[in-house]
Amino acid sequence: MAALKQKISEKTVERLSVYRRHLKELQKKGKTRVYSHELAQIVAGTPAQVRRDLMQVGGNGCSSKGYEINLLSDEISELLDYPEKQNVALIGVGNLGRALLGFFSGSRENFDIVATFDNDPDKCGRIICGRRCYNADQLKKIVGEKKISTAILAVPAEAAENAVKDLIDAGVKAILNFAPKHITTNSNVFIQTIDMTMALEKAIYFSHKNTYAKESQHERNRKNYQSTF
Amino acid sequence: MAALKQKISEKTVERLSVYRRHLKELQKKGKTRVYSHELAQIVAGTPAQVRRDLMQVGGNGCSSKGYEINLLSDEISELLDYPEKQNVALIGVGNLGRALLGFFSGSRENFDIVATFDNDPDKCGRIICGRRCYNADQLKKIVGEKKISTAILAVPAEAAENAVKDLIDAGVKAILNFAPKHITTNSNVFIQTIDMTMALEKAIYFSHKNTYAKESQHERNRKNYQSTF
DNA sequence: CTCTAGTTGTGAAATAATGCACAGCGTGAA
DNA sequence: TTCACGCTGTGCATTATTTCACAACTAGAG
Ligand SMILES: NC(=O)c1ccc[n+]([C@@H]2O[C@H](COP(=O)([O-])OP(=O)(O)OC[C@H]3O[C@@H](n4cnc5c(N)ncnc54)[C@H](O)[C@@H]3O)[C@@H](O)[C@H]2O)c1
Ligand SMILES: NC(=O)c1ccc[n+]([C@@H]2O[C@H](COP(=O)([O-])OP(=O)(O)OC[C@H]3O[C@@H](n4cnc5c(N)ncnc54)[C@H](O)[C@@H]3O)[C@@H](O)[C@H]2O)c1
Repeated sequence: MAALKQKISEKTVERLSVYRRHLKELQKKGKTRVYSHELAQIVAGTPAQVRRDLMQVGGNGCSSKGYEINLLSDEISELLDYPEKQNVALIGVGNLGRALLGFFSGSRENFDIVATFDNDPDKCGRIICGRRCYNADQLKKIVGEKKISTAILAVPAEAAENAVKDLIDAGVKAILNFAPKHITTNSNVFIQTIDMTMALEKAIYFSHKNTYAKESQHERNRKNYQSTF
Repeated sequence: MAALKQKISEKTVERLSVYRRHLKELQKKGKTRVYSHELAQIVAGTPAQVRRDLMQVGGNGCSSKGYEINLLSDEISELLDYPEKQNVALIGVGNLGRALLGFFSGSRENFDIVATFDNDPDKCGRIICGRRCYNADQLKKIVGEKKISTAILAVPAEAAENAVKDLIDAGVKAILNFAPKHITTNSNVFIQTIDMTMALEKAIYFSHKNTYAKESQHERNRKNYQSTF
């Protein structure tokens, strides 16, 4: 068995999340075992990379039979999740916020959006997608009461910086930021920015320059252009 | 002057997009010059990295005065953009699709969402956010007619794979995929997946393990945890 | 039982990305 | 004019990440 408490790289965490989602789909289909090369296709990686990732969660592939799906899924969950379901807040219940709320409100096993916040008086106090919308000035109070560890930030770019300050001040430990603004902090709160404008500009850029196809001599036929993010 | 037609790395393209957006904000504020260390803060990188990125666009910094904002912004645009505004399609006008449509419909200089597609009869034929919604079976026709190079994919995960096939078949050259499904192709169409579930799970993971703070001996005080994506 | 085919786990090599550190230059002060 | 300062451009070191390649193992066929 591999070393248990190694530091797991960000990239690996990303892929583990993707593996797990796919494993659950395979479970539904009734499959019980899976090979590294099958998982590799999903993240457009190599079998070796998959095996490396899976080693970090306790590597128990079986030669010739591959990995047992149920076990593997559970092991990934043990690593990624926490014993208690995590409470998440949504800040900014605008167009994107509402879409996210609907999306993440599906039955998730490991987290739950338990509160939303906005500073628009029309929204505060209402119940949106089954979640109470609080006024933004209640942030610290509610985050403390509900033990919220993570926040999804979907406020306008101008408001983002202050919102982050408030969130950190309120005790949140990670922020998933959708505002097109890359925010810095010197606390050790984890900030993950999803910059869709950047992503689209990048896609447009590579739509032409498919010189991007560096596809060197060794004809890697399984890896097709794609990136996880 | 640096070599012009080098292959520019994906990461660099991402950062260039972010730099440019920030440069435009600075322009509005009336600033005319900027230093690498100022830009570095924005992407939570180092000044050296910024300079390296900027060299690829023709490196025009002036000792002691930094970079001229107008010039730099134009140079990045010349590199990232194309002479003609690019036409983009949106596939799937659901909750997320509509939010994206509103968001990207703002006056963008370098691209424009010119058509949307859905297979829900209630939506087809209507005008949504000022854009005509076509039936999905019109895809190939419209993509050809309107010279659409890039597509934003916001259909349910089950439909994503086929939609990608159709898009590639229709001649699209890049896809920004929001379905939580990592899609593979052996064409050299660029597929960029934005996997929000993964991003949130990752954020939740690092909300606790702030052992993530590997912050080794050399006390990097300016770099704060953050990632571009 | 033996052999073959196919898979895992992993050291080591290769590649990619980042950061350091300094030469060289422009600017402003004296 | 001269000098000190601070910034750029960049070779090189460092670190992170991916890939190769192979020994060890398992199952199944004969
Ligand atoms: N809509 C999209 O598809 C999309 C895509 C990419 C990025 N974004 C970004 O996501 C963010 C939200 O986008 P949107 O389209 O939902 O905008 P929106 O204007 O529809 O919603 C913003 C919401 O935030 C609320 N708000 C403003 N300041 C606040 C504060 N200080 N505290 C709490 N709430 C506050 C507003 O009342 C509003 O309800 C923006 O930063 C936008 O740039 C949106
Ligand atoms: N809503 C979110 O915030 C969110 C967040 C992350 C990811 N996603 C993903 O984005 C996608 C869209 O999410 P949503 O919330 O907008 O879902 P939605 O159900 O509201 O919208 C999906 C739309 O796609 C249309 N559609 C279905 N099949 C189609 C096809 N073959 N061709 C064209 N159109 C088709 C449907 O008619 C519907 O209008 C999903 O894959 C979802 O997992 C959504």
